[in-house]
Amino acid sequence: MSIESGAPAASAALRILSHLAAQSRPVPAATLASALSLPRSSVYKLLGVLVDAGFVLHFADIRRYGLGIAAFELGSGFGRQEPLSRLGHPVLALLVDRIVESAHLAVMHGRDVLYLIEERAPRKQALVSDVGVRLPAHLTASGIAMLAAMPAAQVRALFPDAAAFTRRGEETGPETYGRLRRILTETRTRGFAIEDQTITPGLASIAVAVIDHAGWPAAAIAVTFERESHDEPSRARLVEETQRHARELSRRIGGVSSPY
Amino acid sequence: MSIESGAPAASAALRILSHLAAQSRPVPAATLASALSLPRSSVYKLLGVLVDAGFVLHFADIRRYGLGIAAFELGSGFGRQEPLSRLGHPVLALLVDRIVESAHLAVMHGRDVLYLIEERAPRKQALVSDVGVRLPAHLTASGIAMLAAMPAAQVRALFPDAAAFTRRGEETGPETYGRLRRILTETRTRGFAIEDQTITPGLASIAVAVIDHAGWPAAAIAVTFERESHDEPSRARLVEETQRHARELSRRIGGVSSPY
DNA sequence: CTCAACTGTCTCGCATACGAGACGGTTTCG
DNA sequence: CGAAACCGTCTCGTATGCGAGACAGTTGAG
Repeated sequence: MSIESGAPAASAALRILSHLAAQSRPVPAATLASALSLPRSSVYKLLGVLVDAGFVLHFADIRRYGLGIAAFELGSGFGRQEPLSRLGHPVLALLVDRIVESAHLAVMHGRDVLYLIEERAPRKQALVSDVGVRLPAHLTASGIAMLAAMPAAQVRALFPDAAAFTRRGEETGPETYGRLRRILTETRTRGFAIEDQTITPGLASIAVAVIDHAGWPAAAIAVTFERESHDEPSRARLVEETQRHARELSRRIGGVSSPY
Repeated sequence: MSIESGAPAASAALRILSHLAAQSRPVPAATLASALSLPRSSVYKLLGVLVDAGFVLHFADIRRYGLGIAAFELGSGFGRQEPLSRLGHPVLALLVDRIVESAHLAVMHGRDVLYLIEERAPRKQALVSDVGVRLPAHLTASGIAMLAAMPAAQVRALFPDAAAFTRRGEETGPETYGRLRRILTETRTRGFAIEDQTITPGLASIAVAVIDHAGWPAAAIAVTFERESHDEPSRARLVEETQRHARELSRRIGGVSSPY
């Protein structure tokens, strides 16, 4: 049946959950069977188990199945345990040790980025990316790095119209979807995102997405530095180290290695 | 093995996930085996499947297991599919039809309530509880109803100190944990929460928690009315209808019936 | 330093779950 | 209106997964 030994029913149930999590609305049982290449009777049996456990709701009136409250509770539990922070701290500490510049870890939160970790290098100034701070994703290197690693449809969904391109004081950033798309294409080509003085004068940031097992940008690691303090070879080293540590964190969360 | 027929490995895997979701930090495998009365070798096998699927992370350095990114994605997927809104809309529509007063559905979001649905009765004034609005839970009937249905430890965790009791303009509400606890005890005794002119002068609300399969307050249904328009028997009917519809929504999300 | 406790892996006999396919009911489409 | 498609349930022969318990390595306590 499935590739790994033992508990194929458990594996199939988890595949059903993951598939449901990726849908925008409940789906028919037959869709699950065909999408996941599972026998129909097995799908019905597993859906029964998932419904009993509260992970799935059966919308009998529309003959579809969607996620239940227990799925929400998994998300809450994830937030409570803060695995990205737990795994991210040592990785960022090592990165900052090596490059002697400040770094932070952020995740997407709607159209914003949310900063989970800031690791400040000795004698470097405090950053706006303090823990708990949210900033519009399209104005930050971390946000651009994660947006660049998402499917185009997801980016479009996040930025459906001009109103989505919020301004923040005098900051410059993309104000149309076309400009954003160009920046994302450049980011993918380059292999990392750049933010140059958009947030704080004199400072620049580079960021790389951290990819999870499903190929999704679970987080981004960014390094911030005074732009006058680094020549081109020095910047290249910052990039290389940031990419390497993003891959390491990706590996630790059970992800795939390359964001772009 | 387990009570329901078929797929006991799937059921056990889901129990492991739910147990992990309820912990505040990663746990050792042996704890899962004893807490869930599962054979040790089965727990290790299932953890292997859960790790492969990204639902669980193995923190080998501390020999513990915690939730992984796929758990977070289930929470996101739940939010996207909005099952509480889908199931809640018809229940609130029916309630408003019967009592001819406005009603809304809210969930907890940290220390706030978040309004998901507002069903306004004909010719009744608009409420502050518009969809998407957040208000401090301790100042609202819906929030009080849900807090009353939580374990005391959870309430304490949400309100650790005086700073947690945010003020909102001239509104009156509990400003100490002792006062909050007394209000919650009264709410449990009474069977519903009352908010009388705290939010809007002349208006009162009653609310009842909607309980999920795990006994947790997944949401609350509240009814808002002009306090001068209802005598005591009329209010009793509002209470009874609100309780009945809260139980119905609880049933539809696969919950248990009684909040207090 | 030693021993007990714990962690994680592995084996294999046996009991149980899987899934092809039938069935009855419901919904949809021409 | 009738037929096709779909949904959800059920059976049962067969293949497979489960789990008790052994084992080796690691960690912690005295």
